[in-house]
Amino acid sequence: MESKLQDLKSLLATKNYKLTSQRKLILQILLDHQGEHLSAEDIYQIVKQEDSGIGLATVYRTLELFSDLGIIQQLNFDEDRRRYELGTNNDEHHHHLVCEECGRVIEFNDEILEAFEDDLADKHNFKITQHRIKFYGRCKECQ
Amino acid sequence: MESKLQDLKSLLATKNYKLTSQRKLILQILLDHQGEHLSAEDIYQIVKQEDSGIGLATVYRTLELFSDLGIIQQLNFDEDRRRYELGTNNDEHHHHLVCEECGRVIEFNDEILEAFEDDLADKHNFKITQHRIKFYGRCKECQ
DNA sequence: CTGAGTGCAAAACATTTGCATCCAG
DNA sequence: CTGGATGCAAATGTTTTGCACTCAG
Repeated sequence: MESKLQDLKSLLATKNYKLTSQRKLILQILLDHQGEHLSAEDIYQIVKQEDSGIGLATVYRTLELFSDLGIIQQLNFDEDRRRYELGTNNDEHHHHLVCEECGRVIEFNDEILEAFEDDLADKHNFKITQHRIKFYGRCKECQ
Repeated sequence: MESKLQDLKSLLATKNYKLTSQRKLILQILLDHQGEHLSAEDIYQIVKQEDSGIGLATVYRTLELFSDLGIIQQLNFDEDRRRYELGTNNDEHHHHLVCEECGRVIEFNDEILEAFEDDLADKHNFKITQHRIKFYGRCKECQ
């Protein structure tokens, strides 16, 4: 997916940011691990194997940057740490089933909530830009 | 609302836990601040005014305990800290609109998602025990 | 060249834990 | 009395920051 890299390059250019090797590498790792929900530490461990001279702080700063640019999203599974995933290119929302037993996270899509969302926005005069839904329970294995 | 205190007392008794003055005080503060979403630090500040000899660690331990007992719920607004609120007595779910600009949190109820939830549970063979929904956007004031 | 980006170590926070002391039942 | 509960300080774990050095544009 060479396009993602080009996207990043352009995005960075518009803000006078630079496309460094570290940023390229972290983007690549995110691409290689789509569907997983990596923490900064996870990424740091992977990154170290390929380029030992990279700092954890840079991982954090890069994830922060990518998040600001909108190419990744921060996830929060009520753990002690943040996780990250590549944003969905389109508007296809996807959300999570979180197993309270083993912590497994299952993804699902929805297209049902639009009406509900519109209604809600009206009622509270609130301009909704995104939503995040999590269902908690027991997964197949843990029941 | 004397009943809440009695509830707590009974709950504690069944597990051989004790009803200490600190636990009473923290329950009272939670009752006095319904609808707000207090952090441990918030509670600690309030608690200190009324009983200067109480430790932050006790606040955390008490909130943890209350959470286990199910009388409060932990909230996570993608901040750096946890917040807490008294659980809804009945099954009435309530969720949040989070303003991305000012951080304001607006509550709303829903009874719409049941069907969606059932369907989802079926499809993924996932036993859902609760759900958490957050919508993000701009509130009335910040638009 | 030059300012943005990086690595490293130190700092900053929220939360947890060890331990001696205290007190509810 | 006695084990659960507390206060304090120290420890932990994640994320952030200061600063001198590096490198992409």
